[in-house]
Amino acid sequence: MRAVVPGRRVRGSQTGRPLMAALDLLGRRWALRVLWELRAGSHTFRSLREACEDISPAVLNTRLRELRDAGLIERVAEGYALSENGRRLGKALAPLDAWAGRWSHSLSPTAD
Amino acid sequence: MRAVVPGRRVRGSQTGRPLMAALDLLGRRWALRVLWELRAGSHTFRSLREACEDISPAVLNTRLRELRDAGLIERVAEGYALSENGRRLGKALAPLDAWAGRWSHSLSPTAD
DNA sequence: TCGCATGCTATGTTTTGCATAGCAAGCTTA
DNA sequence: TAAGCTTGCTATGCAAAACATAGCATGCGA
Repeated sequence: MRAVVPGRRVRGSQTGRPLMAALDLLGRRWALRVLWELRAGSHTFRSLREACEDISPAVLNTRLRELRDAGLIERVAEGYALSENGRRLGKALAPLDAWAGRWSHSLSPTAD
Repeated sequence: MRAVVPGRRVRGSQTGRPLMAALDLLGRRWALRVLWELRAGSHTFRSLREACEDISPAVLNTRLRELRDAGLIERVAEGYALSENGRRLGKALAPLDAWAGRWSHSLSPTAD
């Protein structure tokens, strides 16, 4: 497992540019979702699995290590929680949530 | 290839919630990157490949179809370009770019 | 009609993710 | 002290996604 941090060469990028590192990390399956689920508060490994539609534990564990290596989440007494950087990322993703709602509406106004 | 639109059940979600549909679509490899590269203007299939570090044409083609089905990009005379929805998504992702820069700085201030 | 760019498709391999089972450690209750 | 929980996680075998590379058909200008 390659750690993903800006400044290090990442999958899909020879440049190491921060955004590309972020897109690499967040583009991995379940990564965005895990962060999203932690926005509201900490989760244990198992409650996180449930929140993520019973994601395979192997994948969850891999993502958790990657996100920890990237400094976005951290272990706490109750399991896992967003770090300061992770919370900032959560806020940076808020417009995405807003966009998704409008996107949904523009495609099928009855779908919500 | 399953089309990803909100209101339809998607990978990793039994709910069809718009955000989950978005995370599904955008969480697929290269999807965010392709959108990002189109932010600055249209690309031909081949120039898009180059911009994306020579992504495999099969994957690029798959992503292009998915993004077209989702109404985020469209064919134009010069190849591919963001649709109105796609441009809005581009704007919604801007905070992510800003965050990536700060993230990078917080991890390794010399890395930029 | 030659060369070149375009948008792809095909094929075989590697990587990633999945489903399921289960284990070791630390409770807590009896 | 031992049975029964929850916790975090590993193991294994299989399926799907992505990869690298080659190449094809079309349209264009020279």
